[in-house]
Amino acid sequence: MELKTATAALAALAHEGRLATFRLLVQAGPGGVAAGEIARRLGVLPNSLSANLNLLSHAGLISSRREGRSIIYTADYDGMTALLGFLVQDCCGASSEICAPLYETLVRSACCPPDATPMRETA
Amino acid sequence: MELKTATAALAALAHEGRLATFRLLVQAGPGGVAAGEIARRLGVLPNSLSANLNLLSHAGLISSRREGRSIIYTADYDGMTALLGFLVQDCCGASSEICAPLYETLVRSACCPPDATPMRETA
DNA sequence: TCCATATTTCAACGATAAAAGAAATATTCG
DNA sequence: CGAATATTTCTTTTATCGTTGAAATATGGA
Repeated sequence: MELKTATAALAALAHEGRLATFRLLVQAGPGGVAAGEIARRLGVLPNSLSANLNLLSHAGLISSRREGRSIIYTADYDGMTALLGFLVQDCCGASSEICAPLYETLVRSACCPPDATPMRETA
Repeated sequence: MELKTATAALAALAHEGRLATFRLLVQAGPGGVAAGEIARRLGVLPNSLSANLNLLSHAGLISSRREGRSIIYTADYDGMTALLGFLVQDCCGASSEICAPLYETLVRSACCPPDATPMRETA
């Protein structure tokens, strides 16, 4: 990923409404959420949301598909992964013990550790 | 981390100059880099850089300390970790296999896997 | 075809952020 | 104390972003 691409993705997320939208879609999973449903849940105007969805989409962070009269938006996990990868890319250039806690936090923040272990037992 | 805090951090990074600055500091490690040195390396005016460093600092992404006549800036790995944690926080709400590749990418992007294994052998 | 629903596009206004030059503050050394 | 270096602060100008209302496009069903 290039600097400009990453900047555009970060700019897309650097907005309360868009960040909330993105997280909503991330949590919703592959099933996605219709634009109108997003607008209702977040309490924003449909046209404002549309502009913001368009921005997130151009940044490669979300995708869309039509389903009947509705347009379903989904998080683009590849784009999200690329952005996060770019941010941590050379984090250990100087000393590798610095970013070790980073992984612990990331693993704990979500539900699926790198091993794909469902994280049931603590050991 | 709250939505507003995360938005501020993302806004701080959503700027080519600031993103380049942040990555430079992340790569530089705990030793940090003096403001003047950053300006020289990135080819930006000192006053512009100062404003951007201030923004990154208020966002909790970098820290600073005075050393003689220079002010040394360092990446704030805690702030960085908090932001990334917020972004991946509920990524598997729907189906846990979705964000499994995310960890693989993150581990490969940097140098220190969660196990603190130096990543020499592929197995 | 006609109407209702869902979403997007357009145009305009106000607010916010970025860039640059000049001046000010802090530190070191003679 | 005075000069030089390092960084920040102030001020102005310019450009970009966000919001809103109204109209336009697309789909599904009577």
